Order: sequence, then structure tokens, then C-alpha cells
Amino acid sequence: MDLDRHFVSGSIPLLVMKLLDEKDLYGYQMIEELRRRSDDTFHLRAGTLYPLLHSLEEKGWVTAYEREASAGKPRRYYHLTEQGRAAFREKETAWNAYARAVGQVLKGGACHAGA
Amino acid sequence: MDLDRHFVSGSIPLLVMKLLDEKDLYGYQMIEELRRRSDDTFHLRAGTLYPLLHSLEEKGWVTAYEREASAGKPRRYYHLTEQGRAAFREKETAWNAYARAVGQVLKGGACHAGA
DNA sequence: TGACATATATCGTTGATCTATATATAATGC
DNA sequence: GCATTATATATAGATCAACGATATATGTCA
Repeated sequence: MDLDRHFVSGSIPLLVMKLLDEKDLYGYQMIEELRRRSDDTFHLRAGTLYPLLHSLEEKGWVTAYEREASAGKPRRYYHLTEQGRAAFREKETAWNAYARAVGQVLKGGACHAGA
Repeated sequence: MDLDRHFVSGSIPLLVMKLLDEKDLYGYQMIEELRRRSDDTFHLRAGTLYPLLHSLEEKGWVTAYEREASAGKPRRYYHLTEQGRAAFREKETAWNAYARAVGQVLKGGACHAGA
């Protein structure tokens, strides 16, 4: 990724699965889409994405199919399975809990209001 | 850490430095404090914290001094230097940018409002 | 012809975090 | 008295996500 590479860990699958939750995409497209949606904050590397997609496929979270493009190499589209969608929801919830907790500490947790 | 260990990377130094930005603490205390402030979300491990503190010391971001406790082993307190405070502010800004970008993508970035 | 964008893919390295283990002291239980 | 647990610090080895580098093939543009 970029920015500060040390905030990244684990959130890349989350972001990629979010894109696939909306519609099928091919790899290169995900890189561009992620860059666009994050206002140029995320620069996902090909060397990071493709192995990730293969690992998602092994887990049964995505399936892949090839389709010819009007020009250039055929594109490999990825589709999020039902299992993948469930995994995504879980990851999303976990991220929200995590980000909230970090925010809470950074806010100056000295006083933490109960409920 | 815990929760989902794959959201953690890089945020531990941030959280630890946040605690030290308020006052000097010893290691064991940081573990307890972080757990408390995050409502039991963060379970920082001793094997993670102490090597981290040593690396912060090497960078000149913290200094350490020993002080006797009323009982038990003497405690090693850590103090955030001016340099450390500057580094913390930077990390905090980077985290906020990162978390915001993730949130933006998760919100359903199809339409991204300019400005 | 060479450079560049598109598009997918693999390999070796780095490095943050984890688990396991070690030390020492004080309090608690048997 | 002796074992266990909590306090407190510390190191070593393993894991694994992400990185950079590299390889491939095609199409476009100069």
C-alpha cells in the first residue's frame, strides 16, 4: 500500500472484498477503483493483489472466470461467493470495532464514560 | 494484540505513545491501561510491548528510568521525548487519514462527493 | 523500434506481532 | 514450608502480510 504501510495489515482483503460485494471486477480494475475511491490514498500493488485473490479463491470466498476484452489480454474477473459475503460482513464488523477502539484511546481515554 | 490480529500492524506504537503523551508509565501499567481504555478490546502482550519500548528508546523517542515500587520488582518508567511527541503527532495524523480512507471505501465509494 | 499502459503472475525479503520461555519478587493457598 | 498466582521485565524463534523486483504478453503511440 502506501501512506504508512504499517496501518495496512489485514485491511486489504477487507477493501478488495468490499469492491467485489458490489460487482465482479478484474484485478487491474480493483487497483484503479481503490485508488479512485480513496481519493488517491490507497495504491494497491499488483504483487500484493494477485496472491491475495488466489488465497481468497482457495478459501472459497471468490470464484474466477476469464472474459475477452475488446483489446489486450483476456481479463480474469472475480466474483464474491455467498461464503465470501459472509466473511466480508464479519471483517467489516471487526474493522469497525477496531477503528472505534483506536479512536477512543486517541481521543484521550482518561475518562471513559460507561454506557 | 487480539480481536483480529490483522488490523493491528503499526497501531501499537501509536497507542503506546498516546499513553506516554499524557504521563510517564511503566510497561505493565501500559498493558492494563490500554485494556481499560479500549473497553477490553486491546490485549497488548508483554512479548510485544517490551521489544517495542526498546526500539522506541533506540530511536530517541522515549527515555527510561527505574524507580522502586512499595513492593515487588523496581519499575522501569518510560518518558516521551520532544522528538517522540513530534513522531506521535505524525503517526496520529497518518492514522486518521488512513482510517478515514478505509471508512470512505466501506461506506460505498461508488459516488464520491468532491469537496 | 522502443517506450509505455494494460493485465496477470511469482519469488525472495522485510518486519511487526505472536507464542513460548526465562527471570525475580510478593501475596495467597494448602 | 512449598506451590501457585499476580506483578514486572526480558529475549528468542516462528508466522505471515505486504513489499519490491521481476517476468510474461498484448496494444498503442511516437
